[in-house]
Amino acid sequence: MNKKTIYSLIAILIVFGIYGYEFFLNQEETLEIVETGKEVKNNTNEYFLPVSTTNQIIHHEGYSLSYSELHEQAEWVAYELKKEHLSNSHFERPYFEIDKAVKTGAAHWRNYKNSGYDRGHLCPAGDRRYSQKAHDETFLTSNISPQEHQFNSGIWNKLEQKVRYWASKYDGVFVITGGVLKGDMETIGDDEVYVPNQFYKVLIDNNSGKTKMIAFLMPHKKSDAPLYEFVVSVDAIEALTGIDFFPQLDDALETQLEASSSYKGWSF
DNA sequence: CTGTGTTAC
DNA sequence: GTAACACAG
Repeated sequence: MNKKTIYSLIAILIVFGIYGYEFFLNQEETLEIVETGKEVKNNTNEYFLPVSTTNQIIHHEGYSLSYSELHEQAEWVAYELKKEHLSNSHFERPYFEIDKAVKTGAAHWRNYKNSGYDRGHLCPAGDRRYSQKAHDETFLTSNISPQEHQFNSGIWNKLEQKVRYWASKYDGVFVITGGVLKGDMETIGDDEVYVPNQFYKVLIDNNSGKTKMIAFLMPHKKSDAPLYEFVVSVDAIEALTGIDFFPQLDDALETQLEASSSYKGWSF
């Protein structure tokens, strides 16, 4: 064996050693989240992860998600929007990238090209403007869902802005959002990305006194109706999606809060 | 804010 | 693939 061959072998060993170590770390991290359902991260106070029905939770710095390989998108994306996250910084929109953390392979953005649908953010770029990294991290294809432009830039955008308003007013909120991946759906692109017929958003305010929740269910179409007309109970979203939200809460409190479809306490 | 499409290298 | 620019709700 000459020197060049030996160096090559060493390089290969190092690369695979690092890869294997990171894989090991990721396994541990995933297990911990699945078991506890709640993780305390150094950049958030409370992390209310729902249960993953697809058994694939991905954890990014700015948000977490549960990926559905069948539908080629997240069944939910969850993140805390702190008051101090709100910022007026402007970053240029980067290109969407495939989320390499999705082991089964996330969709390519080409599926959306010329599909007639927007690449609709689930964790909005506007909610992660506190750093370039957090902002750019939202441009992963695991964080988007096909949305009609009139819906995305209209009523859905209005709801996202209301969430930022509440984050400011109530000293932060925790947000869980996604498309309802049930029933007959159209698909787009070679990867067959499903087009949800409804989108939901579930919020919890655990910071400004008495814990409160609110949930929205919106048909995937343009609307000029006021936001409060889309309020439903968390139970209704659970029944529709099969996702269990807030398993971390005390059972009695969870039952009480999730049954309510009242938006008392949330100012519009 | 939320996005798309076209053109050129 | 990336970058610059025009455009729309």
